[in-house]
Amino acid sequence: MIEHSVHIQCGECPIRHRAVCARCDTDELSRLEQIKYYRSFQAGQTIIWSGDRMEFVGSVVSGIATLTQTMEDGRRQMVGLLLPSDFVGRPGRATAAFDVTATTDLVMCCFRKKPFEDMMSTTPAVAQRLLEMTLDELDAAREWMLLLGRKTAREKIASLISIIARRDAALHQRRSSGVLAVDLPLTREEMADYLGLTLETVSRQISALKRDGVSSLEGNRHVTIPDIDRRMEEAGDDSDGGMLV
Amino acid sequence: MIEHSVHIQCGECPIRHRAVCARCDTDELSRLEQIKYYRSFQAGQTIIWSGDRMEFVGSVVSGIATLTQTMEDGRRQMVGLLLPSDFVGRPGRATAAFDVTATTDLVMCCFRKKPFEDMMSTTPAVAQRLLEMTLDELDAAREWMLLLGRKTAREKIASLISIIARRDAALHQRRSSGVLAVDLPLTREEMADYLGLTLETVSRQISALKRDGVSSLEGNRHVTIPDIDRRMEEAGDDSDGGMLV
DNA sequence: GCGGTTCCTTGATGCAGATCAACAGGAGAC
DNA sequence: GTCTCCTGTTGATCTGCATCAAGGAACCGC
Repeated sequence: MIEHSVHIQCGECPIRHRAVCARCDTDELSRLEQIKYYRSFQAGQTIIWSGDRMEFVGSVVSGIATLTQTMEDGRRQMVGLLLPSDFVGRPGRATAAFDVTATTDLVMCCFRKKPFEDMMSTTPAVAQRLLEMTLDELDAAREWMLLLGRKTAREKIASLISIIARRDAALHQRRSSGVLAVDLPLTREEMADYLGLTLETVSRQISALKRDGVSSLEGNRHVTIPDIDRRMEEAGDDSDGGMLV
Repeated sequence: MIEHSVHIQCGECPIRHRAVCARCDTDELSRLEQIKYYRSFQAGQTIIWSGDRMEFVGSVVSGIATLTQTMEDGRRQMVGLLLPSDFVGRPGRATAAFDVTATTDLVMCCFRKKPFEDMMSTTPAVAQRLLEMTLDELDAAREWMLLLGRKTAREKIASLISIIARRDAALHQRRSSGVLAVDLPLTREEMADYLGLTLETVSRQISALKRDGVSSLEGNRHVTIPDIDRRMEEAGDDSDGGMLV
């Protein structure tokens, strides 16, 4: 039961207004409708291996995927966290540069590479939106570089919670109000791969934040932060936390 | 003497075939020719401050610039190294997200933002090339994230030398042949900002590579590596060093 | 010549986070 | 019920890099 079929009308699609199709009019959308297909993946399943030939590109519809690099000796670094509406794959390149893995059950809206590239060259709306999304990702990657290069373990954890909360809020269009609640969609090990730490250090720092009263934990994954502004300082984040809606 | 005028015909431009104009035909090129202007910057001069209103975008014609982030307490991380043909600025965004600084004397080919955006929407060749360049930069940023998150100080230095050598070779269209010679265009402190280290550690690791016979130094900046394959291992780089020409 | 500045190197010491190791809680199989 | 697997926590110890500190080399203006 590795894959099963679903089909959503584009008009009803939850990521209609955030994905690569966001700028399409109804006419363009129906052209995409004709070439799209859905694929489902189980939690833990690898979607694409680094070096593989890429036959398709697509958008995450629901669930979470990660982009990771692995060195020969096994050291791993996450280099992308793909939430619903994020784009997977790279037009104009034949092979994948990174591993793509589903960390939860996942549904993707896929296009075979060639038809999508044709679509891109004839439909400015798609190419424009993809450029915009890629520039956003590049900005995010650069923020992430500051985190990896210069932040302390505690700041890294605080930043991660902040990033997930922000993306979550953007996705669900809801505003935060003083108190913040986040479900961490990653294991301690995945967080460690994200942050350039070991899983032990992640665990210790989460415990430390709880002990210091900055956050509280229900179960292992659900975090609530009583005082957001305080946590923004912990993150060493000068941005005002403005939700990029 | 902060700025002085130069003007190069696009047809004679050294970055004609690598910059954002690479895909333009002669007709499109003459349209760009009409809206472009040159600006020169001195070594050390800041081109754009993070948060500033961006009035222009452009390409580095000659010299080197860096993109950096600074935290309130002064910790700095370089997040971009801009060599000739690299693009500065972001269409569709009003303010700069990072500091841009000239580390050598620099010449840029600039366009006011609005005319360039108009050009983008009417000239697919420009938008396409910019997408391609942005995707390349994103890939580079992700490699850099592996470096920052997981590599040792020694591996970081070796990777940096490798990256500069590769970009240099791509720029000058020459192939390496067993022995490699690189001029590091950065101070120890800039390298430290690039690599997420302190300048002392950079200095020590460069000395260590020399002591171990992996590389030799003439002056402070010129490095030669007798055995390239050996150094590729030091970098922990599984890529075969293929020059992306 | 001399003093100042910038860039770099090297040494001594300290500490944040890695590593090694043990164990606890929960879920599923049977 | 027990056994096993998976995820997470916590403790003890080690180490790579940061920090603090001093001094050398090259270059400038005068």
